Order: sequence, then C-alpha cells, then structure tokens
Amino acid sequence: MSKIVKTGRTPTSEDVARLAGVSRSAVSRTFTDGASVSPKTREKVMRAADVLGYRVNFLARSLSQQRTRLIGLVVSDMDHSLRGSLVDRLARGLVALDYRPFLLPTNPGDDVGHLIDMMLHYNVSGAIVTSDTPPSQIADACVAHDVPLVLVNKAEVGGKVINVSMDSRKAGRMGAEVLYDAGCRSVAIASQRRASHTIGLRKKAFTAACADLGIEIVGDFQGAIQDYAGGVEAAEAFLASGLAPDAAYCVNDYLALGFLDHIRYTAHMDVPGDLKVAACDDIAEAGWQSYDLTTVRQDPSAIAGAAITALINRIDDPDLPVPPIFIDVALVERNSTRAAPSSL
Amino acid sequence: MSKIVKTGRTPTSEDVARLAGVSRSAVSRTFTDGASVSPKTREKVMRAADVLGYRVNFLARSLSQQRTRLIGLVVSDMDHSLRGSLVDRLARGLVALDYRPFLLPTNPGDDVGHLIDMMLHYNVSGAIVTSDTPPSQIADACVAHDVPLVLVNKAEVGGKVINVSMDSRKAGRMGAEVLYDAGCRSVAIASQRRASHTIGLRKKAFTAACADLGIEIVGDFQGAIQDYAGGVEAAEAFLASGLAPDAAYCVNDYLALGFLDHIRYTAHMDVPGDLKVAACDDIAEAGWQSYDLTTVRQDPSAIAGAAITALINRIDDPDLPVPPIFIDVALVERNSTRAAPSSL
DNA sequence: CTGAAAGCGCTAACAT
DNA sequence: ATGTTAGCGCTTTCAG
Repeated sequence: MSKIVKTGRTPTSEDVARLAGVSRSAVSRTFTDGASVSPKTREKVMRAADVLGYRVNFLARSLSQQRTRLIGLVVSDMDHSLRGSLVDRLARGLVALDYRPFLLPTNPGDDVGHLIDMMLHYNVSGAIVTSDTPPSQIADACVAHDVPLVLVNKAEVGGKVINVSMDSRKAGRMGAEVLYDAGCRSVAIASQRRASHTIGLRKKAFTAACADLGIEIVGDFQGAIQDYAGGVEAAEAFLASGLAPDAAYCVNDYLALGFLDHIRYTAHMDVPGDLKVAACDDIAEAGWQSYDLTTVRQDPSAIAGAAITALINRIDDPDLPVPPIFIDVALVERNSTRAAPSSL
Repeated sequence: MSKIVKTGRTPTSEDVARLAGVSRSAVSRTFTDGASVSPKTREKVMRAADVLGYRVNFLARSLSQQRTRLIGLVVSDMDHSLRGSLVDRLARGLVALDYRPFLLPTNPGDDVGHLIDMMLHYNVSGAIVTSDTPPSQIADACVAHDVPLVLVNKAEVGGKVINVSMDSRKAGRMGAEVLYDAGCRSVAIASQRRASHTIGLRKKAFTAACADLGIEIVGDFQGAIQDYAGGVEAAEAFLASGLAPDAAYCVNDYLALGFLDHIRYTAHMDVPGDLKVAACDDIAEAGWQSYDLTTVRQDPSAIAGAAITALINRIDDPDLPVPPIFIDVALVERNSTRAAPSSL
C-alpha cells in the first residue's frame, strides 16, 4: 500500500476519477461487484484510490441504490450470557455477509416507538428481534413498512414475519424424561411470574410429558422473574410448602442456580441426594463444579445462523414463504440428577 | 393519529410538501429542531406527514449534513456479563441522545481491518472501543481519519484518543487492604497469561500495596485466560506448589470462581477458613451463595455514561482536550475474607 | 468498455 | 417566514 496523501476532506469518487484520468462512472464500476471495467481502467482507479485513501461512501450508495444493508437488532437483557452470545453471533454473521448490525436496546417498560422510528428513519433492510418484551408493536410496524423481520424465541405473529426458535417442546419433554429415568415420580416446578414465550412452551411440554410418564406434579413455585433471585424466591415458597417431591424442574438455569443455592444453604438439602434438579438452557454456570446441573442446551450459534439465513433469504426474495424454524436442543446430564446417591 | 395511507413507495418530503401545499424546505424545517416555521405551516405539514406516514430519511439527511450520528461500538467477549451490561448501557445512552450504535463485534484473532473499513465506509461520527484485543490498529485508523474515539478500560495511546477506565490502581490496592485487614500476611496471586490492560494495572497495584503493607507474595499461578477455566488451571498450579499462604488474590471474579471451586472440591479446602480469597469486578455470580466472594466493584453504568459524555463533547468540540477519566470503584466485602472462622 | 446526465431524499444558503 | 436553487456522493440508464 502506498503512502496516503492527506487532504482536507475525505476524498470522493470525483477526486479519484480526476487523479486516475477517468470518469466517476468508471470509479463506481471499479468498486461494484460484477461491473464491467477493463483491467487497465480498474488498475488506474485502484492506484488513485489507494493514493487518496478513498472509500466508497455507503450512505450515498444506499441512497442511490435504495437499500441500506442495515439490520436492526432489537435486544434486551444483554447482561444475560445467552443473550450476549446470541447478539455476538448475530453481529458477526451479519458483518461477514456485509450487512451492518444496528443495535437497538430495549428493556421491559421501554418506549418501543422510539426504536421503531429509528429503524424507519434509517431504512433498515431488515430486523431481528430477540428482546424479552412482547414485540407485537415492532412486528406490526415492520409488516406495515415491508421490513423483513425475524423473531428469535418469540411467539408467532403470522403475516410475513419469520420465527426462529429453540425446540422448546423437546426441551421440556427431555426435562421430564431425564427426571423419570433418574427414578423420580413426583416433582415440583420452579418458574417465574413474568411472561415468557419459550419458557411457557417448555413448561407446558414438561407438564404434558409428566402426565404421559406418570410423574406427579406437586406444585408450581414462582419467583418474580427467571433469574437467580427468582430462583431463591421460588425455593422459599417451595420450602414453605413443606412438600417433599423427588425432584424439582426449574424452567431455566439462572432460576435453577438460585433455587439450588437456597435449598442447600438455607434448608441444608443435598442435591441430588434429597432432591434431584433439572433445568434448561445450559448457560456456562450450569457446568461449574458448585452446581453441576443437568440441563437442556440451546445453541445460540445455531439459532443466530438460522436467523441470519432466513432473514437474508427473505430480503432477497420477499415472497418466499418461510415456515417457523426450530433449532434442536440436547440433553446435558450432570450430577444434579444422578440416580445413585452422591456418596457413591 | 389518523389512518396512514399506504402508497407504493416510502413517502418523501416532496410528497408531504405537495399534500400540504408547501415547499420541501417547509417540510424540512418542520422536522429540524430550532428552525423557523410558522405554527400554521407546521400544522399543515404535520398533518400531511401523519397521513402519509412520513419519516425523514436520515441517510439523506446525513449525506447533506455531513454527519451521520452513527457511533461504532467495537466489542469483544459479549457473553461476559460485564461486557453485556456495558454495551447495553452504551447503546441505551447513545440512542437516548439520538446517536445510533453500530455494532462491530471482534474476537481475538479477528481481522480488525474489516471493521475499520466499515466504520469509514459509513462515516461514523465517533467510536467506542471496549474489545479485549489491543486496539492500536483501530486507534491509528481513527486518528488518521479524524474520527473521535473513546477507549474503555484500555491502555492510553495518546493523540486525541480519549480514555475512560475503572480505577484499576485503587481496585488493586483495595484487594490488598481487605486481605491485610482480615489478618493475611502471605498471599498467592491467581492470574492469566493473556495480556489485559486493566488486569495488569490492578495486579501491579496489588503487588505494590502488598509491599507497603508487609504482605508476602508467595507466587503467581496462572491460567490461560481470565475465565472460570483459567481459575481452575491456576488453582491446579497453586495446589501443586504445595504452598500454604493465608490468602489468594484473584485478578478477576470469573477466575476467582473457578479457583474457589477447584480448591474446594478437589483439595477440600475451606474458604475463608483455610484460605481467604479476594478478587475484582463484582459480577453477579460473586454474590451468589455458593461463592459469596469479596471483590471490588466496577460500575459499567458509570463507565458507559462517562464514555458517552466524553465522546459527545469531543464530537461537538474536536479540540477540547480530555484527560484520562477514571471511574471510582468500591469494595464489596463478603464471606470469602471473613476474619472469624466460618464456623463462627 | 466508457462517459454524460439524471436522480436518490434531504438540507442550506440565498432571495423574497 | 417561505420558496428557489444548488449541492451532499454515489449509481445507473443511455448513448457512443
């Protein structure tokens, strides 16, 4: 690379054209994939561009091409490690395909209207929503403005909106099966009061599977939300009930960890000796030695990959129908459901 | 809001002007803060815009105004909860001020050139780098192209680059002090081989404070990187050494948790009975009952706030000097350094 | 294969 | 206060 000549303002295609002794069109073509330029012209242009440090102005390009390659990423709860991984994979995947992820953070109770406005102001080419709040408002706006939209782990809203989700039903069923195989015939559920689509599905599937297998559900103990504190709260309710089932099914890992800690340190119960525990998600902490939690893994990379593919397909062909996509899950068996007593 | 009239394409200011019976300038002024429009005209324009569902095209606006209000957010390790919080706070803060965060994910070993290109292609108004990889390349590019840049928790590179960091020196010193106050006079360090700016600083400050206080450092045991697995690795090395100091100082929480788990479950050591442990960061897990870890809190919200303020100031006045900013940290004392035996 | 010219949607002087 | 005009930087017909 040659030495860059510093000028006052950023160089434009005009500057490059002049220096190369060609027209602006020639410059444009040189930087357009699949355009017809003679090797000689291209060479001259490249050299001039290199000298000036020229870069195509994508805003101007977007304006004339009428597509921005900007993708709105609507995200909440980013300090949740699964969310973080998902956003990371989405952003990386999009960048690799020359799309630009535009981050639109939202937390429960936020003004979603502002975010929608922003997406429309910038003419995003598409959007991916993975926030925890019900995205119906965003979905409506996107549909109304023909913005291709993918919902990740959200309820289906119909229309042209694409859904990519983990296989929640399978996840719930697996939770019941692993407990059954560990010899459990009665189980408490630990869940949360805040509504959540995937969690609702896995809980329902878990309950149905229990009915099939002949596992009795002795109660559903809840915390405010599906985090560590929620798990502690659920455990308090569970302990207060005085019930003594074989196992507890926690609707997600964070909740399970709070639940586990509380029954261990407050009630001095042994897991899996006194109570077996299974959960769902497989966050990193579930594998830590203090917890060693049996859970069902959802794969953020696979979900992100599918979401991106689906979105790009929809952008390229707006009329191509895309049925809901479910990403497979996998049982991760650890000590919290070990059949033999832990003093084996 | 009246019913939106669906037309084929997105409405432009021209459409609104026609419907309102005014000029395009009038429309533009209506949507420009502080422009002079008569209430009557504004009213007509607003009504027409409402009917058509008009939104200013920010790309076109950026093109003519020569500033995009786009901010590049260069981020790595997003599944780290602190990183997630930081990105969340940054994005929310930026959006609140009508800037748009543009997500540029990078992981160690990535091609940073591509990201730089992207920022330049989109004429970002500024950038915030909080990746773990040395950002010198990005810093150079930003300086060369006059892009205002803030580095978060990174080494200072000089020039017009702004630094916002947690007060690592104070954090390291506090770690030493809390151990001293707990009666410790000999300590092992658990750290990582991967280079990290803030961790280097806190370790150095910890070491210096130990010298001041008369605490002997018996060794530095390392894992590959500063995560749970790295902590386990450091613990293995520590146990293999056969040394028996009063305490261990872990350079960050994740590492501390792996260290703790390993010495507990493998060597059956009691914390704080056999060994006191202090660390740094105060991630959520540090407060969980299984760990109850004494640590020094860094505040992602405060860091994000300072970074945004500094960046905006620099954008508004490119020549305003901004000295390095250090965000205060706070000791969070928990059970892992309790002076009395845990069987109190 | 190349250049001239029109246009993407908006803002910013400059008149009025 | 409002309209007219000339760009912002790029792509894309359309001739040649």
